[in-house]
Amino acid sequence: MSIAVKISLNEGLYLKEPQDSKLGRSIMQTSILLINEYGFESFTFKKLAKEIHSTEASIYRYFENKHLLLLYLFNWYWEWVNYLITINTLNIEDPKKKLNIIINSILSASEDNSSIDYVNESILHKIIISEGGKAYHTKEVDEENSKGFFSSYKNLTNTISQVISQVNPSFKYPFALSTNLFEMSNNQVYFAKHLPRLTDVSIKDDDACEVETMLNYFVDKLLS
Amino acid sequence: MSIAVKISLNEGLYLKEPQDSKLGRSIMQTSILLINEYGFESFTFKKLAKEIHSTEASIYRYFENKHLLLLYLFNWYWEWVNYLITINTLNIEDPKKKLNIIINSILSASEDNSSIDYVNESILHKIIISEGGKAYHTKEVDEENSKGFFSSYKNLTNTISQVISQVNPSFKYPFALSTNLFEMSNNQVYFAKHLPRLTDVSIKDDDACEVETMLNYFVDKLLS
DNA sequence: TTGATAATAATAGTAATACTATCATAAAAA
DNA sequence: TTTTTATGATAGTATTACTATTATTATCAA
Repeated sequence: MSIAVKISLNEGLYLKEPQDSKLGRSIMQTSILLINEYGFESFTFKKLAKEIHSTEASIYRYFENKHLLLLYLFNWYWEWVNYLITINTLNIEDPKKKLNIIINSILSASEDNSSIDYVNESILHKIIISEGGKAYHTKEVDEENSKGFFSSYKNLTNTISQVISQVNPSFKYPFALSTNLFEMSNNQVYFAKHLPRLTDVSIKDDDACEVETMLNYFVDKLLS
Repeated sequence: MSIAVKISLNEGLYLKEPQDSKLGRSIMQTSILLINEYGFESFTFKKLAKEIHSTEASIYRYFENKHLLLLYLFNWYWEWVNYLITINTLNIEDPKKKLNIIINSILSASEDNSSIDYVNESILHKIIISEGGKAYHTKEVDEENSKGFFSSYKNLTNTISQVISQVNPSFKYPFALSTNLFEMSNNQVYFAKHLPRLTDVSIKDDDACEVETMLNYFVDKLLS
């Protein structure tokens, strides 16, 4: 017996639900590996097709283009982190404690202990970090936003901002702090790895504990 | 009589100094307009060549590819903000006051009162905001970093972090706060414009005063 | 078991992109 | 005036981002 977790995403993101077929899951699984390997710009449906022994045309039946595939993966990640936060903060009363757990979840969404075998959460997290804001830094952002393509990010932000408001109900910027926690976390990890002069923290063996300490310090100060 | 300001950038960024020729300045000026108009992904050297009544080949004599052109513009912007900060904080003693000025300079680098007529700083600032971290979120970041292609960003970060340390010498994260101020500033302006549910601030008529108030509040709290 | 339907593969083709190469010409510097 | 340098004009290539067509399987219902 097992309990299956399936993450449902906005239907406009795909032409055909990839999670419901072998080929679709294979597209998800392998695109994560290839985007991580080549970087998003050099990743192509042709390379992906070759790797999974399928064809470009078949992949295009699932995703309109590679940007929407990336957006799908980002949404999947945002939902996943939201889910992680939810289960990790179950039965925790103290909102400060909750916020610590949230920060930890954001940083170590890497640990892939999940039952979803076609998504390597650890590598997906690396993509989120290294591809930065490419999900929404496009000319089509307003159009895509109106279709609800960022609702998972908004949900995640919402979850975090609620806890922030529990910690300090008079704090004026719960949403800005939520998004900043998330973006800053990814950014500082990226800087520590690639542009260390831009930060004060360092990362050894993929362990982001210094970033975690820093983020906890920031929220403590800001919400006191 | 006039005092000319010329911003010198890392020589590896270009094949031929664009600021030294009419065509080069025209490439800078018009690429800023076109990247803003089309977005970086849809911007091409072909479109640029057509617009300036030149040829692709001629543009390639100045920049190896469009990514390096973007990186050149980012570096130009980083230097420009650093310069703005320097002149705006001249003769200011109080480090807290200095930090307020820095935040204002980061946000309103838009005001193009400069003597450099081939760069529309206001539109360049829009590009920095809307193209997010595309300057450094690439597969080549380490290689480019080793060539010094991000030194202007490091200088800017350095300038800001020194003032942060003046405000509070025991603050542990002056660099992280510097980069975060800069990135958060751009990000929150972008969110306010395109994904307003992700922030608490709003922008009316390109006036980012709410973002400014927020950033000042953040640094005050963090450095107290 | 058949026959219909849907999913995928195989193959080909197109317009645009991101370049590179060559040669001619104009402008500037020696 | 010669020589160098900058730019323009033109052409060409490999790759990308698709679309279209037809063939082949796999699935599922009668």
